[in-house]
Amino acid sequence: MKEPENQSRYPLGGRIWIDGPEGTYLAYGRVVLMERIREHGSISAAARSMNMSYRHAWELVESMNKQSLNPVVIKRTGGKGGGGAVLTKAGENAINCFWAAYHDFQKYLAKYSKRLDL
Amino acid sequence: MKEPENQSRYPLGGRIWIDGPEGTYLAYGRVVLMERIREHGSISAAARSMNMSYRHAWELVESMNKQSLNPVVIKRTGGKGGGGAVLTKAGENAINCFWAAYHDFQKYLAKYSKRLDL
DNA sequence: TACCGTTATTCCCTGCCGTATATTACGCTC
DNA sequence: GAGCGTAATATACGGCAGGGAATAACGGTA
Repeated sequence: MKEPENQSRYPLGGRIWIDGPEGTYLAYGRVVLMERIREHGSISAAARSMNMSYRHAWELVESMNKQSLNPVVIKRTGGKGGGGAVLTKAGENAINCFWAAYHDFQKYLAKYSKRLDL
Repeated sequence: MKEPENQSRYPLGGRIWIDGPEGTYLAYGRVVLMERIREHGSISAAARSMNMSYRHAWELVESMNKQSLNPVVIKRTGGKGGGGAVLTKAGENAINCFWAAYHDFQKYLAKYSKRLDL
């Protein structure tokens, strides 16, 4: 049995995202951010955990909430512990939806890389 | 017959490229640049035609040539008309190869957009 | 009421990417 | 040899996205 000629010396690379009414709605970093918010319970802790500035993280959450019918993250300001943020059902769904597309896409890339004839 | 629920209010977006030994080898702009070089016969004219700085265009050509077994563009310096650049067979092949992947990917995006359940 | 840590918001600063500009090298034609 | 327009290369400039710092608002808790 012969080895395949093209062992992806020129692999196909790529990235995907989900567009919304005002530009990017979901993308890799945004989804990871939501997971971290779910894990840590606040935007600031989530941002710290992934070496992202709080400002940037806040803007991403704002952008996602604005573009989805139901907010993906509920923000509480003040109160016990100063406040926090929790992921909603809509957020969970968005995460699952994006990862599904993401993994499918990764398989697509790997598959097509083998078909590339350069 | 019912209309499909999801008319891509949240379409899947994305971009692809082909990696080489030193990073990006082929991508949308690079391939268009090669086509313009084939059309105009010089890097500078090609760059002008697509509002790209000559420097940037030159670097892209250099990067592609360095990463491919056979150069995709032959550069002539001096001589009639001051010189010029011509696309090689390898360049033609690279163009065809990328567009094939590109168009397949566009279909993939359109198809998956309909499957997205948000 | 004072405290606390978060959200919310503004301002400044820096690094990076690509552009613009300028200069030199090149080699064919006249 | 002079002229031409390109390739080749270095330097300086500008815009802008993202980061950092600073500050105010918030609302439970002790």
